[in-house]
Amino acid sequence: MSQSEKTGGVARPAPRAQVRAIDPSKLPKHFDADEISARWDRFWQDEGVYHYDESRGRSETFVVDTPPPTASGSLHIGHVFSYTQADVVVRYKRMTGMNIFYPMGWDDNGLPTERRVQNYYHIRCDPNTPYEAGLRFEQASADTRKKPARLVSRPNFIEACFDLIKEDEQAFSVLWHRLGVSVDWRHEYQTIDARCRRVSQFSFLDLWQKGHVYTSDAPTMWDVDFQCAVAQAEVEDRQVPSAFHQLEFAVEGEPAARIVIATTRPELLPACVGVTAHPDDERYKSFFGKRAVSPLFRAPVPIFPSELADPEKGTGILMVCTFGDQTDVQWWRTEGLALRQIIGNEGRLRPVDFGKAPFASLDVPRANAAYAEIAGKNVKQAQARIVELLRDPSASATGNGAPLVREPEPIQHSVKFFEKGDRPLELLTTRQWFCRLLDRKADLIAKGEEVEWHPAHMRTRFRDWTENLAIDWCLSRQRYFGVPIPVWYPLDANGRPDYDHPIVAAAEALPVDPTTDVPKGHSEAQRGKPGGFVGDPDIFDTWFTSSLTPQISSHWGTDAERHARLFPADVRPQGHDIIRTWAFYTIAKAMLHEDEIPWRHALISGWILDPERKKMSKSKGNVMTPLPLIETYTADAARYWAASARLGADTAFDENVWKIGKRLVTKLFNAAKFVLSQPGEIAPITNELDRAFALQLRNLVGNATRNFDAYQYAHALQETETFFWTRFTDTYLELTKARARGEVAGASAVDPAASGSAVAALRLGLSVLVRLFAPILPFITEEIWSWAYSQEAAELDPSAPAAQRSVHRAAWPNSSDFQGIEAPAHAESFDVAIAALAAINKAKADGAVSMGREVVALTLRATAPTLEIFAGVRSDVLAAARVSGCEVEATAGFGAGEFAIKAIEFAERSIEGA
RNA sequence: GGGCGCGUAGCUCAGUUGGUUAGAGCACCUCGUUUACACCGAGGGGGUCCGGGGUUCGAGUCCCUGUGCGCCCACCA
Repeated sequence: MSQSEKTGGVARPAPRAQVRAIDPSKLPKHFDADEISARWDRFWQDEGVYHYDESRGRSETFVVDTPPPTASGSLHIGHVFSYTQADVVVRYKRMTGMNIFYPMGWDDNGLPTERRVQNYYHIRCDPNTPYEAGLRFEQASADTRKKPARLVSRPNFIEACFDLIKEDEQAFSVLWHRLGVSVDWRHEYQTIDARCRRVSQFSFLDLWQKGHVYTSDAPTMWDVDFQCAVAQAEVEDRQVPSAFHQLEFAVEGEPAARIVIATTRPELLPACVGVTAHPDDERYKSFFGKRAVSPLFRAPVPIFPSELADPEKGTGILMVCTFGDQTDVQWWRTEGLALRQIIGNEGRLRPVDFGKAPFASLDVPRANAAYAEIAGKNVKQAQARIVELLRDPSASATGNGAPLVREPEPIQHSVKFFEKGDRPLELLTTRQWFCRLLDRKADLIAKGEEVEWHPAHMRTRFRDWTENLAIDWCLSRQRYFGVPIPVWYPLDANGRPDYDHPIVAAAEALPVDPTTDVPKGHSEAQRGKPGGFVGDPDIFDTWFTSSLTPQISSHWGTDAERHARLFPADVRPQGHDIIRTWAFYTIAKAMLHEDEIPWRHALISGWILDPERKKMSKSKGNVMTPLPLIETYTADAARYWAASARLGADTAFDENVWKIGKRLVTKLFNAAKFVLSQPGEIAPITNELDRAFALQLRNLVGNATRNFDAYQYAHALQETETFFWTRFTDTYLELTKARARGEVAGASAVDPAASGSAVAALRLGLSVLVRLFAPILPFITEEIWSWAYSQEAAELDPSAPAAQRSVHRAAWPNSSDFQGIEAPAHAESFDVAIAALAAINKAKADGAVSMGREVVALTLRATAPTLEIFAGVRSDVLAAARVSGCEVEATAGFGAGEFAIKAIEFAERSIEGA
């Protein structure tokens, strides 16, 4: 019994392999891979070979949580890599009899689409521009791009997004068909479509009812270019040049005292709200409780002790600004410091008045004059200007000369960036929606432990990320193309929104757009009016929706029966770079909603690196597009390449592997042509060599099945490939060729039993190997299957749908393939035959004669037990080696199955062996 | 600073729980065209398994240590 039969797969009888011979002259000499793949893709789609069957139960269903690609990205060789790896696993499961649910989604909501649309059409969204019905755009020309981008309304912008993603999704779809990704196209969705918007908003409602989401006006990481909040998961560190600036502060009431503070952000000096040092630091101990006075702005701020201050860093004392980094936020909170926000949403210094709270100065006119020098500038410009000002002795708070006490000292340090951004993130206080996660870290980790990760060490990444989570999930984004947050806020008598009592949309009303839809019990006339309401203008983080892909497919919230059937899913294939986002949020959502895990297995694929082992990226210009390679090497070869890499292994791109894949495809074509064109009639597999071959084939099936069950498809492929070349085409085919045709030396008539046994074993071998290769090489295997084997299915059950004729719906090789074949007398018979043939071949190579040269006299040496086994396969070996006269000599001193040539004589020429 | 992974032939990679003389493909060299296949076949050369130490009858495999590379995270006055 095979592994899959034991582990839940549905064992089905194997084809009988009693297929009739085909006429090879009807097949092309070389095959046309493009024609084959187009033809079979059509067949698979027309016949619904990959359709999910709703009538079958959960236990025999295998549910895939397909990654929806970002359609606005470009086609990348990495797509071929990871989607093929998942497809290989799925195709295997399908052949074990599982009912496959394999949907296809497109992740088109979000920033990448907006950016692409902006660039492609050279437009910008401006919510103040009026909507123009019927407005369509064309790809911007180089000339157009030189002019400022056209401003369009939000609805027009969204229409443009829909237009472009349609084109992009088409391009991906073409590649998927070309690659033979066996998704069920009837289950297609876009993360921006109405149904996904509904699921996404329903998720928010559920989280709101369960108390997991809240809104808060708090310091949040903010991208000044996108003018949008970002979550911790979207942040990355980058090394950038910076400089330490040492600034001298005065201490109030202590004219002799001075404090020198090192900062990399002197432009935040006007936002300084405190000064701190380590409580044990003797240099500053005496100042705690007093007030420091900043240079230039003469702002008095409290000096307080903090364990978080490191005496070794900089000068050991630092200024707290609102906000330079997360620690500033912490100090601001614990010390109850003032909020002096000087950076505006667009990254420029806002106008402020040092005469008014929360700002303060001992010399208001001077402070305002200094600030006027930097107001309106961006962070970089402001820094340059403020450094100049700090070189002026009159700016000093102590009267000791220039506050910049020495030249800035250049350093490299890492700064937080939005992963898609170009300028460092700022911490700005803005109102955002959050999802509580910090209080559930332990539960999240426990859920991560329930998931089986492949490879297992990827679990560590999930755990590490979860353990180190520092802030709740910021859900809201100040963008346009995404799922709207389904809430309104009541307006008080003064027209101010009451954020503490949001009006959340009703479930039956979803999806809603609160900027155009009206909450229950209100009218459009009340929008924006005192006593009325206002819609939340924000949209969700794109991960808020894509973290629901299992629930999107299961129709959670609208179809409880289907949801029960499809959730949780069985597998989630994805890349390791998005464990902290996609995998993490998906696990979080499943837990918060239903205390479930979203899927049992996470299949983590690696990355394609360029030949120098560098990550492929657009900016490096080393990205490869897949279609030209597929055209050169065939889609099966592309899949061979992808399936040669283990899960999780980052792999250097090597075109050579594609070449080998193509060679394998060609060899399969030729071997199949040969095997199926043998004219002999089938007979029971009784010959010793054939039985020994069948035994090895059976072992191969067991190993391949075990490997596939463990998601080790690369091992299965490698072993199957090795067997195919070294046990089938190079050896078994050669050894049985003559007997299959009835060309046995010394026999005047064909022995139908001997010939039929060989023909049957050849057909069985091909049938099994084609099915073992089918998950990886779907096109060539389907082609071969169609020549003979598929007709058998049709004959067995003429009423069966055509889809049943596909190799991809055929039974995965199992014990029933080998039913009725007796074990060989010696398990080693096949190996002994190969060894004997190899020994004779070597003698021919040494003698520099062709493999076809007849051997008129041969003396073989081996141990007596080896020779006994040899006797059972002797006639096949001699026929394959074209030996007409053979003697054997039992000799001690050889290993089991080892042969030596004592003497060999070729026709018309001879040499003497040792 | 913490964590994870990797280091095996010129190249890309296998090598299960320790067990014959460490493998494959490509590349290289020699030979061979008889119809399944030149998108071929046969044969051959090539390795200090990153270094050091240890456990063991026995280590590519296990332990310790060093080193190089990649990635993730943290720090970031």
